Amino acid sequence: MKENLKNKILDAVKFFIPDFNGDAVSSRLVIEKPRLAEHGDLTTNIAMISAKQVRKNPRQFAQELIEKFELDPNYFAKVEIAGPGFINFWFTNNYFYERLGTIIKENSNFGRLNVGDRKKTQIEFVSANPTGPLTVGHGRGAVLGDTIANLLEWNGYDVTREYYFNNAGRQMRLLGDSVRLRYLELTGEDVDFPVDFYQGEYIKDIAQHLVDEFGDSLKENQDENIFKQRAEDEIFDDIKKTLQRLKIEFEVFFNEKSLYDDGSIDSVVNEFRQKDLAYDKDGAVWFKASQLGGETDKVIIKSTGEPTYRLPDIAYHRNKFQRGFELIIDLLGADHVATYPDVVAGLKALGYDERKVKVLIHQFVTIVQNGEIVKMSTRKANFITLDELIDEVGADVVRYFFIMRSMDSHLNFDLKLAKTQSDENPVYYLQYAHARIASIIRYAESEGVELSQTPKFELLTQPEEINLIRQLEQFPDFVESCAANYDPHRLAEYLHETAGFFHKFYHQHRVVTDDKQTTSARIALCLATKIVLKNGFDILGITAPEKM
RNA sequence: GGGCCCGUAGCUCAAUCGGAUAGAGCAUCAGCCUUCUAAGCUGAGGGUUACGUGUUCGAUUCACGUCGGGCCUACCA
Repeated sequence: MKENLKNKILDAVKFFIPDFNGDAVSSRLVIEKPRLAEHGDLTTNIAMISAKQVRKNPRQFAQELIEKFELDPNYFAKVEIAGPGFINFWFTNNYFYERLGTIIKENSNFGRLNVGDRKKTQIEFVSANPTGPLTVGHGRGAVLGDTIANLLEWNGYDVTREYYFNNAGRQMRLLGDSVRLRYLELTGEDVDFPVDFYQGEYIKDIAQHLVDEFGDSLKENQDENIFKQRAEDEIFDDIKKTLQRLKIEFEVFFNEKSLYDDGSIDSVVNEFRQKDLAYDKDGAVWFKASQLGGETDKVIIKSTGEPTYRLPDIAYHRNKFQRGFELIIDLLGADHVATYPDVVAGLKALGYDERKVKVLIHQFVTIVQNGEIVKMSTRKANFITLDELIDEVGADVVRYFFIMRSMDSHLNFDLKLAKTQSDENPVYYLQYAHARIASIIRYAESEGVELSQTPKFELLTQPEEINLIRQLEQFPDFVESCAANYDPHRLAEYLHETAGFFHKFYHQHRVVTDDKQTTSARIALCLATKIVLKNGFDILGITAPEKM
């Protein structure tokens, strides 16, 4: 409908400005739902942005434009000029009734779109190394990433969720050593546990498992790998379990090590050398980032012979391109902001279209406990694990909490509030609307209400009814724009509003009455609301309870 | 020093990539259940959108500056 209207508007404008380029002003041309209902169902600023070109005042030009519009009276009830020159449009009820029918007909597919055109898309998120349980901070990335993936799937993208990890390197060695020391401790040795080792209780648990299985027979074992491997296995297992509790599943776990094994790392360095983008200095290999817009050149291989993180990151991203992904999304925490410019520069240097890489940065989660900010570190083990959080408030609340805010904003997570007031969490407001509808439908069935195949929608004329339909009808618009902007929080907000419109309708009007026709129409409206809520919950990854 | 993000009601956050009267939740106060779920609804109070300048029909939004907070700024990942 919006597209249709846009074309009609552009046609009208072209009558006055023949060379008017819709694309050139598309950034300024807005057709949208006004904030206030009294300003209609759709509004456009076309008269204001183009008035200068025709040397007319906006209101007058708006009037002339309106006279050129050829609007279908079946769908448009009224057009009005308002304020400085807005043109406001009102839909007919008939339009809303048609949309209501569409919602019910499309059911669980209502809101699914094809704008992605099956484009091969990869989204990488979480990507925490297996050195400890996932923290609340990881949780934000996990939930955002999965929800964005869901949104893209609803838009018709072919999405692969991927988790990148590194099980080599210093941190992992430290992890293995930490387990070994705890193991020795448990087998009766006198151990001085260094402060910079992993302090968490989970290290002791892993050590205990080794004691249970092997007794003290590993004491003399010189193969330190046993401890590291065991730690990695157990921790990864836990991470996957935690993610599963949030209904997050990755299609691919990508091990950084494979990039060394298959020669990808070397080949990147060689290509850089060939293109004269790498050079040796002080025993290290440097990447000429400064030549590609970076601030300074960066080390890619240390003088010890070990690559820095940049090199495998570049190789990994090249691998993504080689696998044929056309849209590559990286969701990173704010602590990684500095890393991606080098990666992007590297890819560009290798001849890839860096515009296909979309880097999303989410800000940190600050944990507030007893009014104080808790500094978190995996090694110091003073973090709140994601698992503990799920234990406290449940998976639905965790998911909703992490998507209800823009990823640009720093998230303050007040633990006390989350625990003691979880019953007042906004997610219940949404779910309650769904459960309430389910209950009404159960009641209707128990009363023997027969649902008409062709409800008389035209009986829905009350403001609360029309407002609700108007809201429901826009669901696909939100699915599309939230995906286009990688911005799931607005969908959460939309659903919150939708629940509100339903609650208002419910309080004003009885659904099941003696009037069979009206009952049938209102049940249909309830069903449509339930469909939109359910589809929205699916995208957000929260459950749609039939009872609460 | 430089880069990124943020600053909006007592608190936590919105405001559909420049729109019309800046909105929700929590907290406070006052109302609404013998009828389909009161985890709900209705109403009240609460704001110089950190501050200043600029851009224009129009600024919470954009540009520049100041102040304040977070993160980054490794031959750590």
